Amino acid sequence: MGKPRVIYWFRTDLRLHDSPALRAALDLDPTWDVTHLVFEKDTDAYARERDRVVIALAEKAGIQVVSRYGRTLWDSDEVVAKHGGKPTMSITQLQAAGKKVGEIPRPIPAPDYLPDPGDMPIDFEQRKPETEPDINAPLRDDVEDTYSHIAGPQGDFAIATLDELGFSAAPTTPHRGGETNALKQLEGLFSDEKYAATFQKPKTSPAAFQPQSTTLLSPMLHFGALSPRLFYWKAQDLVEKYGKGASTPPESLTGQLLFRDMYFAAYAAIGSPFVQTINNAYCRFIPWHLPSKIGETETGGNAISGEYHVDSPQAEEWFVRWKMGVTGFPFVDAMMRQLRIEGWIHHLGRHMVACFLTRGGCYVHWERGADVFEEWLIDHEPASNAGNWQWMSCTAFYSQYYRCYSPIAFGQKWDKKGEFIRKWVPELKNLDEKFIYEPWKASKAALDEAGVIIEGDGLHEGTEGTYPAPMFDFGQRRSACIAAMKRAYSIGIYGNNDKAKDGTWKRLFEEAGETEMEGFGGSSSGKGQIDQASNQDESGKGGLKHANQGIAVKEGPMDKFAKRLKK
DNA sequence: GTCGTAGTTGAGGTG
DNA sequence: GCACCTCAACTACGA
Repeated sequence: MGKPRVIYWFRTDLRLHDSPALRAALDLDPTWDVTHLVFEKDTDAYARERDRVVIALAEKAGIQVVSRYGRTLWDSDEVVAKHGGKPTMSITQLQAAGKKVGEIPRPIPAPDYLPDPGDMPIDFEQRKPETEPDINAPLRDDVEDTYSHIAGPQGDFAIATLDELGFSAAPTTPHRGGETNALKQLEGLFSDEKYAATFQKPKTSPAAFQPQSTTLLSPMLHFGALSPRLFYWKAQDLVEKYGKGASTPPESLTGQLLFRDMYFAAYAAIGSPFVQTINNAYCRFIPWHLPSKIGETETGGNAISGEYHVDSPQAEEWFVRWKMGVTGFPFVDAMMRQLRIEGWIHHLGRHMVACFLTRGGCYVHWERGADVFEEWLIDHEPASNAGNWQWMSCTAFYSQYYRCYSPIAFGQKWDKKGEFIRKWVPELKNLDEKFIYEPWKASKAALDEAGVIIEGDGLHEGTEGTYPAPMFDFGQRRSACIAAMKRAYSIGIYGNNDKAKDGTWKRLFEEAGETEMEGFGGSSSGKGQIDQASNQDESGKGGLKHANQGIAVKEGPMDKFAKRLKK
């Protein structure tokens, strides 16, 4: 047997199984004489399908595939196997299953050198991969030409730059990636032993900035700049050294990593339905507004399509105002603006805005919120995103829907003076702290003194200093939502129930006196969501891919603010 | 089947 | 400022 020739496949692109380099490795194009293909295991639904294709190609070419997990503490498939093949739906379940898998391996040191791969000609004829469909096309400013050559545009196998990918640089976020930064951040975190050893997530402030109250390491974990096991063992070794007074899971630093593994294992067990309600046996069916349009998958199942039904123009307006940070509730707006500008907000801030959009305010489908987070979060992880949205909307993982975040009281608990609001909602920066969370309660004199005019919906150009009135009475919406959740819980159907899929759920909710369904047209014909799609498309009220395409959004205070930041 | 208890992160009040 | 209680009441799990 000759010298092994190993290709390490670093998967950074959705179409990589069609890339020239991988084709060369798999002997589909001549020829690198590869003997092994090594890559990191990925349990996300899309990745499994992609890897199945690649593994089949490799086997056909007589190439040995080595695939190892690396993005979680334990191999998620092993966790699922030890949990009876079921998804881990609580942290105690994850801990119990993890214990059965065995101790979390310590990270091994980086290699000192990589063996010389030998001769790898790159002058063979290359087949350029398909570029369609290009889901990033709407976000590009320029053409994407990274496939011009097997060795990349510069001929050096370097990772493509944003410019080469056709994107302009992201000027608004202060957060920077890369392993060097990740390790520096990690070192900084553990240099404050008391902070790291006694960390309790629920006691960290969502309103803190400069610096934030949590570690900011989630994007590093997502992009692979930081090993979760390196993080885990740094934290665990410190906790053991620190002794009495150290925090414990689930609130501690290691607890945060365990939650991450819990969501990964749940996704690994449930598969593609995990990121949606339909077909998801573990996700409650709740008749939220703005439900996803459902399409047929190649395998005959139902999958969300990325588009949604506008069952209620009112809910659509609430959703757009939530997304754009102009709800009229300053703490919600501050959070959503920070998210949009910086791509990161504190975990508890995510809770608050998620509760507000779903079960604690707008009664809009959690999948809409998950779409926005997917678009804007720099640490977006499909498993964690879907899992946390299900948690916060009380459709899975969590069920205490009567515990509802107040957009006023919750922020005040952390930031009495409203410094966080003053930073992100500068229209209100001079408002007295008595009114900073509820500007609509301020007297005319107080508003005048602060230069604030309460006016408009925030989506359209207004006079300088305008800030919208709250888009609804929070107390009323809170009560209506809790009552609706109570009805949905008593009906108790899940995403895999036939009634959820064929639309006959509607009769059940009508009989229970559901009042959050006004937007569904008042028909009692039992038409399903899929049928409604065509009906609504004909009436011109079809779903929208992006919320801000629905209502003409002129330059508002948010955009002016973003521009100011760029200067 | 029944009961007790646990579950990362609510709000508002009291001591 | 913080620890604790009550409000009203969810699911899941194990004894």
